[in-house]
Amino acid sequence: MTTTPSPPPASPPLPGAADDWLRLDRQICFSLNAASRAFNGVYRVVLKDLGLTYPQYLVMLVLWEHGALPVKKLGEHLRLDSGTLSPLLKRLEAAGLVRRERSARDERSVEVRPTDEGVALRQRAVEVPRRILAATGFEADEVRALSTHLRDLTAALDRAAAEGA
Amino acid sequence: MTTTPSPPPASPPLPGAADDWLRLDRQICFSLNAASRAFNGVYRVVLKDLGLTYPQYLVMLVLWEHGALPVKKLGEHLRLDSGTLSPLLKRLEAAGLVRRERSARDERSVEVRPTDEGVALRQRAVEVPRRILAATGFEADEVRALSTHLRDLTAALDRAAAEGA
DNA sequence: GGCCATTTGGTTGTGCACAATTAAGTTGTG
DNA sequence: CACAACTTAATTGTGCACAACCAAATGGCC
Repeated sequence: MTTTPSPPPASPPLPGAADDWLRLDRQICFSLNAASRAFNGVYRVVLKDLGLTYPQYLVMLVLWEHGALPVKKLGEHLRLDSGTLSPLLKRLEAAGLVRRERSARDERSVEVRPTDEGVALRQRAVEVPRRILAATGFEADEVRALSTHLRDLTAALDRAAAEGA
Repeated sequence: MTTTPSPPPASPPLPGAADDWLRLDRQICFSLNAASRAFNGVYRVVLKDLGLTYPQYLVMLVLWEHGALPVKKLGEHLRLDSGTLSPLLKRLEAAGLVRRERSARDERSVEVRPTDEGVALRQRAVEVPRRILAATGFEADEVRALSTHLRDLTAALDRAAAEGA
């Protein structure tokens, strides 16, 4: 972190450089992890009034933007699989914000549709982004730039994971 | 995604600006969320050989750097509370990587100490940072800069959450 | 001594992430 | 039609995050 750490020599008896690498690694993964959880915490506070959790809010954002969607499409938008979405959607249904119904055309598919109440909730959600942005203390442009960086990072990581390393 | 789905017509007279804000919000929180999970996925692959999960790896990094620590200190380093750490540490203890023992001086405190096996694991962890960095496709400096940005963001968010909004 | 606020971990309950498996429906091919 | 391959959700099991609550130990105070 002070000077450019030299590349780690495979695995010999732990030179000082290894410490630097591990320390750096701790910083990187930790800072991302911590930022994610910190965001989660602020959203938790802001969304409390709406009765939504952070992931539930993400789902509603997609539904507000695209209207009814099958679970599969929803998962593609959010990069979440059915193991995460199924119970989450059931809770949203129990809260009266969405309805889940099997498609008549393809009975494997389940359409998720916001109820009138779910659509109406959007009116109260409009102020959420402003409050979150205010909490970051960043300008909109800064956040947008950071967002772009993170998107690139995610794409690279997904690619690497797909290649098995 | 086949064609561009027309924006949900069932919505009340929201001004276009609100749509933009919600869409932007979706992008920001989504990109951070997705990056965090993508990182998690890559770490999952890389750490599989070591038998560690991502949060367990974070704990071991702190212990390798600082040696034995009480649970409280560990939680401060990682911003995690005992509700998260207790079961995690029990799993690490079951895996033989740490031992938990009540302090003699203050019996409220539990010291977490890496075992010989836990210390030895560090040798095999040395190559992890390089593999992760390679997966990002970023230069070390870029990642460092991003990390700094995220740390600022986290600090601002924590401050905002503490102030109740 | 007795009393009380504080500190420190632990426990419980709710919710999310994801891998692996299962079940049901659809499509293509003979 | 029969049947295999594929698609789509749901289910199950493990692990993490965090709020709320509880129990024990400490230390200061009278």
